[in-house]
Amino acid sequence: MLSEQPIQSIRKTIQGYEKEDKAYIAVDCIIFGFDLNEEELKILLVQRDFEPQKGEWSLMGGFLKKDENLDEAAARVLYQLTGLYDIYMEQLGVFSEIDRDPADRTVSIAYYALINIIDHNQEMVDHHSAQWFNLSEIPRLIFDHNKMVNSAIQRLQYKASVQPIGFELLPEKFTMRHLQKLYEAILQRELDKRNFTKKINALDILIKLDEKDKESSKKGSFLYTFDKEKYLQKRAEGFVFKI
Amino acid sequence: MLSEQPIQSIRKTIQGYEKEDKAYIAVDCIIFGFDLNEEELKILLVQRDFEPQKGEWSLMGGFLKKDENLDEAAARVLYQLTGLYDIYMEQLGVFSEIDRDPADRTVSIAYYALINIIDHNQEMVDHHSAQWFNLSEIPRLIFDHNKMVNSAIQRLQYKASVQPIGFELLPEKFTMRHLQKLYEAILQRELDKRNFTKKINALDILIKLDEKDKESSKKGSFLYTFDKEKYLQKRAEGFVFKI
DNA sequence: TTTGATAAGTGTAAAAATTACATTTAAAAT
DNA sequence: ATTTTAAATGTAATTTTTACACTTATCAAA
Repeated sequence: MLSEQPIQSIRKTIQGYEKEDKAYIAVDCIIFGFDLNEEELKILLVQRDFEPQKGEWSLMGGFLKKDENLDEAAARVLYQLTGLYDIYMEQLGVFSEIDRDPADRTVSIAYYALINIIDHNQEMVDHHSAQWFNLSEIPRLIFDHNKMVNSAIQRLQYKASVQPIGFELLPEKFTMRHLQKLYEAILQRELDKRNFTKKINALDILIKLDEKDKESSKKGSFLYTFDKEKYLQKRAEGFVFKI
Repeated sequence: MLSEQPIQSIRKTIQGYEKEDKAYIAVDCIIFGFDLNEEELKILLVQRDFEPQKGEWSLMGGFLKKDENLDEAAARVLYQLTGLYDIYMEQLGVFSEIDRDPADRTVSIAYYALINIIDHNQEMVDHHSAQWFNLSEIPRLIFDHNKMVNSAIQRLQYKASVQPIGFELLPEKFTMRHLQKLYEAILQRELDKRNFTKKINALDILIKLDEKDKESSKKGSFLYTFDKEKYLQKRAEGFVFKI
């Protein structure tokens, strides 16, 4: 059998894959943030300030380097724009149409990130001419970036309903209203307040603090935090998050 | 603003991305088939017959070429092994650890395919020393292929429960039992026969034929086909498949 | 022709989950 | 004291899911 193998099969394994084509590998990030004042879910876009397509909006991106894997590249790209690290990110998928990038054959891997919107470094964001956009007001983006955004929204809707990742978009302490408005923004439908509270309380993964948020009303509303320890414990015992 | 841009940003756009690293891009396929006799879900693996790692099991793979996108590359790789085309395939994700392939920096995109197991070209399969393995008996695979397989099983479990892709694994005509055993194999749990039938009938997307399959019992059991037209019609009207 | 064997086919009741819906309460401002 | 504002809270109806067992059609063997 071995003697029948074409020589390049052996070359492939031992010396590399010289006969194959290479391509550039990019990473593009859909960065989600939740604006607590407007109660709107937003994404952070950068404006190209060089030709061609100067002035057009784009996802923040970068190229995969020799010495990093894709998760690392995505984290690096996010850091470059926001100054944030240790952020929840998830790979969405690969976009590989031949001419998606007119400059050169590049396949791009889309990632989405969930950040607490007030944490980002405003200077770095300004430096990239970046801006937050409501989901309903996303402009036309370069290349196939609108497809990536749509894919990210879909994935977020699914993921947020089966894993407690919504908290990544909120500050450490939040009110029940914040949480509900967040899920309404993600799922793009209104939720019943009493049923929502009931469901969240039944999950039993929040800690109700003694503290109140007095911003929104005279009465004030109690603040909560996500009890990650408890969630992990429960999950280990077979509990599944579901909203 | 333009004048402040570093020169390579302009070069990038106009001439390509010379300063960036390139990599090989591979595609690996998790090929699922459902064995109606054994009532087992299986995947098709190929055996490396060249050094190094000769004799080890692997997913069928190939490299992305200049003139094709990843979906096309995946379809080509599937065709090379099975002789099948126009097959349901879905991208799973990218595997990009730096040293995942010892021969050269290669990122691989995993795809899974669902085929009617009796359709494949046995000669082509034999030619690649390929073999079907039960999900519970997957051997150790090269590189990160075991991770890919696990990821595929998870994705299939999710996808098959929210989209009618199970039929891709069955022949044109199948019995209610076939369908139930298939879902049991995918979901890896037993289902109640009466509840299952009730649920499937409620979906109202199958056509019950006058024909019976007499293989399995004296009485014989009615054959069904998936009514794709009807499903697409219903989906357009807001119906969502759910098992 | 009767009997036995085999898997197919079928319904109902209990439990759980989801939905719809309106009033009272706390606190600040006037 | 009165007004204003959003927070907090429970119940009943509906829908969905689950558990569960006997009859039927057909062939093969006695």
